[in-house]
Amino acid sequence: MVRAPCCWRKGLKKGPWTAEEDEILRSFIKKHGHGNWRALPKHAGLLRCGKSCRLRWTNYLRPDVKRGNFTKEEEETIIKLHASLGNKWSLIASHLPGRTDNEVKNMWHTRLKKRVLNLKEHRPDGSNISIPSEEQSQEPSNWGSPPPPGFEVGSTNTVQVHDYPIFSPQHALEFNVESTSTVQVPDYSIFSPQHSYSGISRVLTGGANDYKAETVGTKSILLTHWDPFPSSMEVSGQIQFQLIIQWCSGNLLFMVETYCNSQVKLILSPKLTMIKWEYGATTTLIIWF
DNA sequence: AATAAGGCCAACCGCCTCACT
DNA sequence: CAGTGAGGCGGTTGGCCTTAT
Repeated sequence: MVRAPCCWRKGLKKGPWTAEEDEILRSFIKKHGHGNWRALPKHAGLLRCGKSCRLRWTNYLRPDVKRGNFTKEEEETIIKLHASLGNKWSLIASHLPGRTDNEVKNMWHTRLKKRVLNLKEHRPDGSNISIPSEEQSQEPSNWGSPPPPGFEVGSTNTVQVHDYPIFSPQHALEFNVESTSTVQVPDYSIFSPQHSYSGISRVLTGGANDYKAETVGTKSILLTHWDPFPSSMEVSGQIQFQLIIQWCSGNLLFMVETYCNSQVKLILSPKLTMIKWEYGATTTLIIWF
């Protein structure tokens, strides 16, 4: 049986809200809160369904809703999170204070999706990244060169590399690191450096709830800790890492999702020809780009 | 100046999840 | 355990606005 729409009652209004309705809803919630959305319009004297009231409140009237244009940082956050999470708009919005899932969704569909697709068109095979001229002069000449068929692997490990179709331009690799040791994995995290790479090698160190960025050069890099996942799991024999490197607006962004303990390191070489993973004292992977 | 096309965004719709009975 | 309802989520729509022709 199909459930009747929430606005089935005759006489309920639909469509754009008037300033008067906004004021009624705002003042009612300010006074009484919104315990029961379905009952709210009746008590507030609004000819709307509860769902419409809730939407209007959460997307527009809530005092903490941020209006106005998205900042570049917000846009890049959406792109990064969408690459990682997909269409989880409410989850993405939860990383952007004051932004609603509806806003984020609209932003993606009207602007960001096109931007990402344009980037993808400029580099369909992963071999021709378009770099703004300002950055081009700073960066090494081998930016974006495709990964060669082979790569070096630590002596006791095997690695699988394959495409990860989130969006291009990017290199995305998945590592399956076979290890004979048992590893405690107290945390699941996403690391996201917020600054563009500028040709200086950096060492990023991540650990459970304790992340820091180290600099091997002259510029610092900000490392943020997003989604702590406070579960504990034990992995024996196989550890899976996922590394996503992508271009966005001329900046190199990268996102590392990893089941890790405090010994994971990601090292970018000065020329970005090498990415070296170290896991504990035993595992070393070297990937050439 | 008129019209068409496209962009943008608020709002709606239908489905899903979860709490409650 | 099944049924029900409320809230939440993601997809879609419709109308206004801007830009192009």
